[in-house]
Amino acid sequence: MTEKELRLKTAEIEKISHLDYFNIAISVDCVIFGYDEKELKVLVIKSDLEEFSGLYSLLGDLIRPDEDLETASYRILKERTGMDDVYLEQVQAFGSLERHPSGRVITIAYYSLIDIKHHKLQLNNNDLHWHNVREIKKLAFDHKLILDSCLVRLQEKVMEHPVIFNLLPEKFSLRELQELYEAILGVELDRRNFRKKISIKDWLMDMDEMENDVPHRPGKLYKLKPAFKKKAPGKRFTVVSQGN
Amino acid sequence: MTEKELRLKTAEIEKISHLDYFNIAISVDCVIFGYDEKELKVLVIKSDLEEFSGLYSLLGDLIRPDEDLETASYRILKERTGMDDVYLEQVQAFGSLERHPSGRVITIAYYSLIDIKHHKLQLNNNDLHWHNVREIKKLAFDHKLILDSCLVRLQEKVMEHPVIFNLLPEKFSLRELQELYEAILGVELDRRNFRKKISIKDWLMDMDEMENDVPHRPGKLYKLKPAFKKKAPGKRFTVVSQGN
DNA sequence: TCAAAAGTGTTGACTTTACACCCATGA
DNA sequence: TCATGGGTGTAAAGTCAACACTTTTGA
Repeated sequence: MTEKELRLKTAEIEKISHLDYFNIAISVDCVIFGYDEKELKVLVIKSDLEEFSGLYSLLGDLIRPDEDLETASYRILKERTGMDDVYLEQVQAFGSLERHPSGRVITIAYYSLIDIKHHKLQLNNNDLHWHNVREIKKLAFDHKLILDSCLVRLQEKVMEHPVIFNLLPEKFSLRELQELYEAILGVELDRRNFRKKISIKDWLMDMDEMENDVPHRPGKLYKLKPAFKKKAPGKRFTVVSQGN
Repeated sequence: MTEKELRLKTAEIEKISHLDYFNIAISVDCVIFGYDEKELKVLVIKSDLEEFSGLYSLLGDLIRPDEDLETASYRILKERTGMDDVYLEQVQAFGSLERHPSGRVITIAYYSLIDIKHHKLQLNNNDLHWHNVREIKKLAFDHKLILDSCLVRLQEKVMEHPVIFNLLPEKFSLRELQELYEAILGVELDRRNFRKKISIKDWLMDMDEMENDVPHRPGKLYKLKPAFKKKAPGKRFTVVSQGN
């Protein structure tokens, strides 16, 4: 056995440690999107399963019996990025029989949007990497499928809802915002039409500041109006009981 | 104890029988939509839990370790309605800690669309009922929330994708189709604009037949072009492995 | 002959797209 | 002075919403 093989758990070993206790295990997987150098990125980690040796996977974990779905997702985000005030949205569950080599694991996919430059962000694991979403051809498990589903959901969301700002620093120029839309949607946008469309939405506040350090005429800086900022995780809407 | 109370399981009894075996149980719940008498209906059943005595719930069941999510949903549909070629779409997972009084149960919600008049449809359980969706104020568990989420998803889907036809008999008039859209969307539509919009989509085939038995001028009958009919369940897209 | 719905086009309002020039800044 | 992007308006095309009359059938 090589050193590398010794470090890897095999699915068989994982199976022994889990399968006696769970008929079906349930996990969450987080597609953590970031944006840097005009490209949409996703945070992935080297798979620790021998079956997927050399592949990356999304960040996920089994759900604990005493935490709800969002709590589990926030826990993973906090553990992996150090951040706890991130945008998070559930996409869907994936549960095909063969998706996990260790046994039956149903997973619930979330995507989250974080500012890759945020001072709180710290990746304390060397196996974590930001990968360009467009360059990812293969991931461990069914994670490529999950990534694709989350990207589609993000694309559907982005023109109608002010979520994209979670990927940017607090202050940004209209050029940066447009480039982000282009990276997510995978299309080029007309600058004048884009600015018109954004101004109609009335999401932005002019900060009366200009860009620095750009090698050209600086643009105005804007921020998202506070009314559109996401709620903090602890204050999120959770349903305990029903009735009208 | 009254006779009714004797018939009911308590959540406590259910808990004893399940909780030792599952850390977290996982189920699917099906929002089965139908359409009759110009109203959107949903199939519900009397709750057999004492905690929800007198309330109705959606149709659901625990997922078996050897079936995937869609298979479980189809099984429920088949058991409850006798039909096995229905339209089915996953909406999302619901997993709050308190949603089930017997313990921790995460559920994955699906909606399905079936022709309430289809000859194969048979409700072999007297506690099953079609209820008018708009009149439902309260259901057992978090099922009202699930119902509302599924209805919203259906509304989003319906103008862009030819799914609504699963709620109608094979042949239908444009008036019936319009009334169905109105029932789902909860709005009134202009007849001329509606017909224009539908004809642009090019979903329909003129059957060269007319309505019978209407107390007014009969309209033409149409059917959905075969190209737009959903695939049979067994042939559905299932992902086993990724990468390309 | 009445009631009910079938069938059918046009106009104005609005939205979307395509497109070009001068300006401010840093190198 | 050059390169780079900032900032701005208009016209044409397309989409959407509002709206009314004649026809066909069954009762």
